[in-house]
Amino acid sequence: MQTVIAKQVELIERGAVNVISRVDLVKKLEKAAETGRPLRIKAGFDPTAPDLHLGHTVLIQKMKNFQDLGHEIYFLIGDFTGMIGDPTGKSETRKPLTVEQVEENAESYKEQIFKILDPEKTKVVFNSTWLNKLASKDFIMLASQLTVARMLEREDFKVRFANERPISIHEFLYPLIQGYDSVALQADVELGGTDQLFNLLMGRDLQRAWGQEPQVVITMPLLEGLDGVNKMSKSLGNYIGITEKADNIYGKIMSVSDNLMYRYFELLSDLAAEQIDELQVEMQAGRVHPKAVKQQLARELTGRFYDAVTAQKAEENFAKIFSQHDNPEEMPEVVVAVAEEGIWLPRLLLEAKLVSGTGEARRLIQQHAVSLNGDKVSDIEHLVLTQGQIILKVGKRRFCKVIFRSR
RNA sequence: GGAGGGGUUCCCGAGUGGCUAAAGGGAACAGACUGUAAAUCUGUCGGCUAUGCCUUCGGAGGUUCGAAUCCUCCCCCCUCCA
Repeated sequence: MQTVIAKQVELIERGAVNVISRVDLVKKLEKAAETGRPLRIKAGFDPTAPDLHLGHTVLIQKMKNFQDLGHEIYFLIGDFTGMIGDPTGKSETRKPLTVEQVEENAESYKEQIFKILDPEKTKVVFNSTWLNKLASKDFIMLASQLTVARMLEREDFKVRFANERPISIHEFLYPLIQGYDSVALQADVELGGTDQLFNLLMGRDLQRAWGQEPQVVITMPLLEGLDGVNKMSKSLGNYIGITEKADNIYGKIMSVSDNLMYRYFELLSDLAAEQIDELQVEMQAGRVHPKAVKQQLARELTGRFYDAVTAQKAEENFAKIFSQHDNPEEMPEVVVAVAEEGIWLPRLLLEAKLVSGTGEARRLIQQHAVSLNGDKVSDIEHLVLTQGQIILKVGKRRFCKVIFRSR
């Protein structure tokens, strides 16, 4: 029995930055094993951004770990807290979403998370369910549990206070409410990014105040985006979305720097730490090519959101396009209706939606980025014969098959 | 309530009457080099069949031969004091 729990703890701690506390975690796991009552695992998500990317999957994979151990996942959509906006220093208050929008986003979330999580063992909940019912006096009760000094322990607040920058009162409410969610859900464990540590700990304080056993807090690292510097986020455009096409996921991973590749292995791959170390050693010794290692990662991750066959296919396409400079097997087809015998190349590129304007088209042609049936064209006045079909290529990755139709 | 700062092209940020489609940086896009690596270097980076024309500097007017730059009104953001 001991060893089973120890194994579970090992799995849960893998990749985590904080586990507060391990003793509590062990206790809860033991109790769950004895009583057969699964633990309630909570993780909160923003109601506005239903586009999940690899950064989110670090957390979702951890949820999956718990799920595999038989526990209950509460996928919390913070439709109430969404109105406040997590303090970031920008102190922006978000517009409240309509019920319809929230529902729509929730559906989109489900579609995405069930690529990883088991729908049978996942409960999607909304914090407005209980927060809308919270009376003013209860709310004040809630606020009375905390002191300003305690709030100012939060790094973000601390810094802003020290620098005499504004802190809005409603920002204090965010951690409070998030903590109260844990009370409402009677969460046993809450998962979040390292930036959420303060909020997660707040849950423990409040649960104690409500006479509950405090939740175990587990934080996961924030994944760096494709630039290798900033955290992965949609607004920075340095992300890999989990609903992207297999070819894109594969390609984006391949374009990541070698340093970042280790990090992705560490945070995203299912490989054990020792296996990753081994890969690194082999690579440094020159026995394995870094590209091969990266391909392995790209295959694994593409396969996670699709399947092994699709991942394999993505790899083949990738090799075809970039290693052999060949055309992919499938490319978008565009039918262009023409009256003349010839069409000005920039115009054609525009019609095929490969460029945003003829100005861009001229530029690209001058930069030797455009090819027609495999032949580079560098004359901006080039006229294309409007017969049959041709393959247009712009840069390395923009392809299109054009079919002419007279009108 | 008082005092002050500011809104510039995707982002940051110069520019305070013509030389400004607007410095510089970032992002992005292309090319070279590669492992589509990363890094680096080079070029492009408002629109237009283009040695020119058109539209941009919060909004609307006005002054001027000429305005992002000056004036008037309006909208929005921020900081400090109370």
